[in-house]
Amino acid sequence: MRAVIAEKNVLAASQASGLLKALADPLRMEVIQSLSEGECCVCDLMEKTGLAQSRLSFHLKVLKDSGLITDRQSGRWVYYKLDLKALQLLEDWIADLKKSCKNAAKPCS
Amino acid sequence: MRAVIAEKNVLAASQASGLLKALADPLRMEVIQSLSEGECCVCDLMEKTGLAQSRLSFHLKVLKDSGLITDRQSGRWVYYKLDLKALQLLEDWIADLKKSCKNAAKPCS
DNA sequence: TTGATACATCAAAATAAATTGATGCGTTCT
DNA sequence: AGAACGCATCAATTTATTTTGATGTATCAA
Repeated sequence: MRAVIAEKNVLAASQASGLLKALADPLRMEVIQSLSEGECCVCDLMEKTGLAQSRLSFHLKVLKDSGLITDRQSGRWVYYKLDLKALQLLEDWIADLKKSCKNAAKPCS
Repeated sequence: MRAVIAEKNVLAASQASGLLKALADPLRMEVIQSLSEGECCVCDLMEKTGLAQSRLSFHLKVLKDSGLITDRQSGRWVYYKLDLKALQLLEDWIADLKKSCKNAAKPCS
């Protein structure tokens, strides 16, 4: 029973870790911010963020690999958008962590 | 008005970025996990995590600088504990982001 | 089919973060 | 006072991440 919970936590943690790492970058946060206004093609994102194409592409890949965003191709454009499920997962994970820490204020033995 | 909102978001973002970066590391998550059981001195954390002292100290500093944990000295021991406010802040930030993305599914113009 | 556009990918260089072992500093114990 | 302990900090190295410029690939337009 304990083991199961532990295993679940470990899995969730590694998943959350990926999301956290992807989010924890100023440039990528800007991208996320831009995408929060709606689905975007890369050239729009280039304008919005002012990043060079290859640089932007790199960060989009990081975000995509983490699951935070998804892409779809249409003609020669590629559109990216946020995946709210990922954000939800992250929020849940943090809520869980918070809950498991409720008694973290008790002094050391 | 727009500027104010933007500025507020930027500030919150940089704050959130620090927290995210601090959390987004397996070793530091282990430390957090250990601290979730309650306040700990460094030597306890060394036992729990198996990390060498200097290595652990480094990660504790990162966590402390981010605001996720706080320390207090007592004699020659230093006790660390989680600051739930930081986790709450992070959760709120993600919730806000999520909210601002509710309509992010609309296709690109 | 040629040329341009939109984007991804790659290799090399630059930058940042983590690890290690040593040293320092304050505190307690004797 | 002197020695041992608990921890922080530092410099040097290692490792990981990011940036840059170039090249590649698919799509579309002429």
